[in-house]
Amino acid sequence: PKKKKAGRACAACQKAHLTCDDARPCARCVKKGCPEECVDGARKKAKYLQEIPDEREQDFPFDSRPAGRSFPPRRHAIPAATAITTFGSEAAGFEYAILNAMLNGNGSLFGPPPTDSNDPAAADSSSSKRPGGSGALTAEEVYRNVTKPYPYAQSYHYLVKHLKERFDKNDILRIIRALATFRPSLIALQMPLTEEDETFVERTFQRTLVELNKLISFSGTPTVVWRRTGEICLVGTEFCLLTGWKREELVGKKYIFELFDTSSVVEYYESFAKHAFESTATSITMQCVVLAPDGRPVPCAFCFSVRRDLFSCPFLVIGSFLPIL
DNA sequence: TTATTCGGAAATTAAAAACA
DNA sequence: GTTTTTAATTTCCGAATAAT
Repeated sequence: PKKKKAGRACAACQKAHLTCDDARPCARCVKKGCPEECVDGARKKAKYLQEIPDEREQDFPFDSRPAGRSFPPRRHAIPAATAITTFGSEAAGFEYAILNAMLNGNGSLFGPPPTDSNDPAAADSSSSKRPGGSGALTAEEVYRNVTKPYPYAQSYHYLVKHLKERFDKNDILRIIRALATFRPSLIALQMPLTEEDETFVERTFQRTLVELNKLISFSGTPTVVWRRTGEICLVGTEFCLLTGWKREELVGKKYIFELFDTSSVVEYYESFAKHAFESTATSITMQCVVLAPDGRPVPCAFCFSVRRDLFSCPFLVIGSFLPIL
């Protein structure tokens, strides 16, 4: 008689070394009275994702340049800093695990992460509002309503889950590898940002959407706009006509990678990785196969360009699709 | 007394090596 | 290609410790 272990412990159980289960508010979190905070615990990253060469770092107290022992790849995967904080996730999790931990207010954090107002109120901020609750707003509404950063961490978990159930090992590997190439840059850009900064970025983002929305309705090309993490934010009428998707089905509900066939997803991520942070090209063109709601494939020529925020971090992608006849 | 923390055993998973 | 070995990483038991 042996009991089956949970396939994945939640962050709280993991930290407490206690039995968890696969339900997602897990039993223990429910009993404890904070089902909100029950999210998958961070795990270590695969070897090939660990210890990637890091970009330069801002002037952080812990930064010690000469600490590196091997020269070819500059190593410094946020080590010293994390040793002090209670994170436990940082070295692990995906890029945004750091952000995630901050939003979930794990324990006491004092170290390098700049933001931290440890109100208990801040704890549930990430989960209280679902991602994608943004309809079509006006400019003023944007300035008034956007008061907190967008929880990109969740998008990441979604992506990983999606990959696992739809893709085979090799494709996943290629995508992960693509993500890994710009991960360091992302982290470097995000680390010094305060929560205010991120809120500001989100405001800019929403405001940009307002303008793009007008623009898209004028242009006659089928266009879709999504976040760097893939959440679809705007859909042009022409795109709906082309594919048969309805705007309401997509905006805030679907991710762009859910509309592509598998090889298109891989190719998209590989070129996104190449162009998101480096490359001077303003837009890049490729082919892809879009899947209609009924599964019908729609081969398209596909052109996307990446917009960056004030801190030159890519934050939205504009994609235009032209059917290949 | 109950709750929390954590060393480390056992289980699980991934990578490498060995085998047809 | 499949199976075996090996190594790395995870869950969570259970004992020590702290809180009530």
